[in-house]
Amino acid sequence: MYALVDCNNFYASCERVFNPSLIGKPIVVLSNNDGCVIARSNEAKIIGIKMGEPAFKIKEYVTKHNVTVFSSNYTLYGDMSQRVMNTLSTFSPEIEIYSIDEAFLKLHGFSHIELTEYAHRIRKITTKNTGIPVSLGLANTKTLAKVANHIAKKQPQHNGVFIIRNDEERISALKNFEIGEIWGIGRQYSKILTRYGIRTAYDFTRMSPEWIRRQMSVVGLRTQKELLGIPCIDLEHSAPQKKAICTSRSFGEMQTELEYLREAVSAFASSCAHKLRKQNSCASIVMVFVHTNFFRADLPQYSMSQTVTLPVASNSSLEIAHHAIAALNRIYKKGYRYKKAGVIVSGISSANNIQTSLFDTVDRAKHQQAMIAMDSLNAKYGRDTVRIATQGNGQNWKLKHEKLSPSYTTKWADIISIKV
DNA sequence: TCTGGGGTCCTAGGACCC
DNA sequence: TCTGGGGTCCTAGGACCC
Repeated sequence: MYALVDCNNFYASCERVFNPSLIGKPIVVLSNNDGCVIARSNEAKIIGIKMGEPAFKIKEYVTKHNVTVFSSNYTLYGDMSQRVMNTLSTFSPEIEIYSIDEAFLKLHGFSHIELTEYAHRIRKITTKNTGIPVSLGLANTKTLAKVANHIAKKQPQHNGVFIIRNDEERISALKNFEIGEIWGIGRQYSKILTRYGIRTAYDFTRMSPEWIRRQMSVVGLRTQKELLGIPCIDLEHSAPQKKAICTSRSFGEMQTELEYLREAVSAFASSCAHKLRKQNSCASIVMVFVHTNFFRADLPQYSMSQTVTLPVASNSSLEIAHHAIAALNRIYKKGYRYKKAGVIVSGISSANNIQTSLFDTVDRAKHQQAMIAMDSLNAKYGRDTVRIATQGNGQNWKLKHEKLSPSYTTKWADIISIKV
C-alpha cells in the first residue's frame, strides 16, 4: 500500500501555526510580488476566493470578509516542510518527498484494521509535532492514493483518512470522481476526454488502451493502469539530480534600463550557480530570457531569449553571470518596458566528471576556492552577504512583499521577539 | 495601477550516421 | 519511372505537476 500524506492548505496553515488567533478565520497567501492567491484557508475557499486569482481582484472580498493576507514566506514554509517530513519519515522506512507539502509512504505488513489505526496515528502525531493538519489517502497505486487523499480532504466524515482497499471500493470511488481531478490529467486532456463523453475516472478506466495511447501517449496509458489498480509508478527514494535549473522573477515595476536588467540577470545567474553547487554539478548551457508585460495590450511587446554554450561546464557564479550578461547585452532592446527576466542553466553533469578543454583560459581552481569561501560566508551571515559585483547593491530589484510574516523559525532576532 | 516560480516527461520532425 | 534499412541525437512544442 501507498499512503499519500498531504498538508492541508499548507502555506496558510504555516502562517497560522505562529498566529493562532487566525484559526477559524479566512486567510490567503500571495505569490511573489504579492501577485496572485496561491494558498487559502478553508474559510477563504468558502467565501469564494479562487486559486490563482490576482490579488487586486479580491480587494473587495478582503475588506468585506476581513481576510488576513500574507506575502509568501518561502523560508518559513521550507522549514515547516522539513519538520513535517522528519515526522513522516518515522512512520515508514520508505518515503518519497513529492513536493513541499506532500509525501508518499510505502506501508507494509498491516492488516486492514491496523492500517486504519496507523493512518490516523500518522495524522495525529504529525499535527501534534508540527501544528500542520494533514490528510492521508491510501491505496495500492500512487494514482489511487492521490484519489483517496482527495476524498479524505473533501469529505469531512472520513476524518482526514480514506483508504481504497479492494476493487469494489476502487470502482465506487472512481465512479464519483471527476476525470479532471485525476493526477496526470490536466486541463487540456480533460477537455478532450469530456468531448468524448468521459466524465468520471471510472469512464476513463473503461476506454480501450489503444485509444488512450493515441490520445495521451504512454503517460495516459500509465494513468489508466494505475487507476485499474496495477502499479506502474514506484516510489522515488532519493531526489534525482535536476536536469535544468531556473531562477526568474517578475519585477515589482516595469523596467526600461539595461543597467537594471544586468543586475537582475547577474543575481539570477549567481543563484543558478549556487543551486548547481548545492547538488554538486556543473552546467554547460546558459539561457537568458527577458520579456515585457503580456497583460498590457496597450504597450509594445517584446520577448527574447538567448542560449550560450560554455566551452567548459561550470558552476562558478562569476563565470555563469559573465556569460549570462553577455547574452543579455545581445538581446536587450531599448524602448521597451521589461516585466520579467530569468536565467536557465542546463546541460548538467556531475562536478566530479567535467570534460576540460585544452584551450581553457579560466583558472578553475581559483574560481572554486572563491565559491567555497562565498558560500560559507553566505551560509553563516545570510544570503547575498557576499555577492558578485555585477549584482549591484542587490536591493533595487527586490520584490514587493508588503504582508510578509516574520522569519519565525530561522531568524534569531525574530525568535527572541516572539518570546518577549 | 496591480496578474508567480520552478520543474518533468513525451512526441514529432529534421539532421545526421553507416 | 525507378531510388533501402536501421539507427541516434537534438530541438521545439505541448502536456503535466506542485
